[in-house]
Amino acid sequence: MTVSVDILQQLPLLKGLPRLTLDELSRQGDVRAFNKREVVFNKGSVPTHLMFLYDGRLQGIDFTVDGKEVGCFFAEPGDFFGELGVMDGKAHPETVIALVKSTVVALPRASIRPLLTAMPAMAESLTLKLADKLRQASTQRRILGLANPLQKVCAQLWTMQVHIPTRADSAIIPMMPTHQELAIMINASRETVTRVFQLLQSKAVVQREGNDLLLLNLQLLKEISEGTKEGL
Amino acid sequence: MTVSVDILQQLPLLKGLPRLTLDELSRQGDVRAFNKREVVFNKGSVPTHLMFLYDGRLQGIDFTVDGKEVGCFFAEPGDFFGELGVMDGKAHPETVIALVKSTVVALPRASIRPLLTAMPAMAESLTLKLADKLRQASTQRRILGLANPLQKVCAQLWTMQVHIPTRADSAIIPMMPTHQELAIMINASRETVTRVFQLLQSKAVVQREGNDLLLLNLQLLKEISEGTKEGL
DNA sequence: TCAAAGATGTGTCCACCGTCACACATTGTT
DNA sequence: AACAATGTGTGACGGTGGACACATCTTTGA
Repeated sequence: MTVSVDILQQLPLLKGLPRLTLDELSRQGDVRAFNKREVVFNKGSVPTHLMFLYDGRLQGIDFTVDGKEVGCFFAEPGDFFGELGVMDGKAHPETVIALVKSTVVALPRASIRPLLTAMPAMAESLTLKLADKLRQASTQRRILGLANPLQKVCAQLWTMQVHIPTRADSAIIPMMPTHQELAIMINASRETVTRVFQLLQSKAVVQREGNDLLLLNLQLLKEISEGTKEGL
Repeated sequence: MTVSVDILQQLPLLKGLPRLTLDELSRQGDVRAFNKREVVFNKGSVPTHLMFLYDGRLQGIDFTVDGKEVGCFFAEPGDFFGELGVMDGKAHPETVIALVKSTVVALPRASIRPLLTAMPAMAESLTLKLADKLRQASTQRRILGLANPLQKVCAQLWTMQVHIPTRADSAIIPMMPTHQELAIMINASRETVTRVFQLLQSKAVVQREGNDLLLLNLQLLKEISEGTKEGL
């Protein structure tokens, strides 16, 4: 039932907070460890803490009323999450699970909530984060509106790419999600995603490399996602 | 090139601002009139002002790369919009058009942006608004994941209902969008939506009433959207 | 080291929804 | 009143992707 101030100082959101405040938060917060696949919090639960991912990797998942999974985001170390509920006091809109063994810092809502709007720097970070999430949601919505799964997959891969300095026309997607997870994101079936990947690999657009996916032909990938290049 | 302070004071976001600040904003802001179907700002344009809808009704529209419309939100009098671009300085993610003759108040980004995080009350309003939009996006994402158009339509109607005090089991959707618009929201074709409506009307679940739509059987509506009641 | 669990590959089938085409209804405009 | 413009209703048809069923291939854990 305590977080070291050292750890708190590493969290981008808390940068610039006075030492006294950090000490206070340090006393009230706690560190929690989660094993792979363990649930951090459930959709619908009432938020009591603002959470920060210190180490590991998390995924947000939503469910339709009939139990089908839809839509998900990923959290990387340094990210905070659960901020929606902390802000408006309503239930969490999604379930968050640990993809790998992870460490999470939790600060009680009562302590952190007032700071989020009172401290301009934090308000700044928070709104930028929310704005970013909204843009992502907008992008995702656009992908879901695409006509065929080939386009959807390519558009999705496009959003997940990480640029590689060495080569201009290629990129990488680290920690590539499974076909099933990808299928959930773009609202398609797992088999369809597998078939699309077979096609993309045969055309040397993508290539698997352990846990990563290499995007060998960004140009083509983009063209496909935009509906140009209709012939495969 | 001026807004009356009276008008500014009616905007919820600006409640509580000191008179001097309002005077300042009053001088820098302007009022703009838009005719039905006129574009307020285009997707991709660089945001220069935070906008407030004073009178009328607006709609936000997004487009896929191949020109198909997707996803939209509505703005009612008092709402502000264009806040995403104002916050992060990036291009507007969607086009906003006037559904009817509308009046908009515009305050220059340079003037309002610093206040948004510096004034706790405004930061509060802003983050709550963003949080609300994120929840809506989440709901919409869930609807898009539903299996068949019947469920999608019912789920969408469910989110748009306005409760009527007189009767418990019914509700109303004022200013009901056209089939085409509804189809865009749930990513279906206009004809499919029309067919679904035929079905819902024949089962006395909904009923048209001028520009409004009456939801006669909320219970059934919800059951259908949840995938219970598979047999029609 | 060897199961067991999980992820991926592939074929077959067919319900469903998008597309097209056109009729009809409802507005608003001159 | 006549007309466009816009919205709604309905049939026919064909492609496509989801569902199911299995066969690998890979990773995990005891």
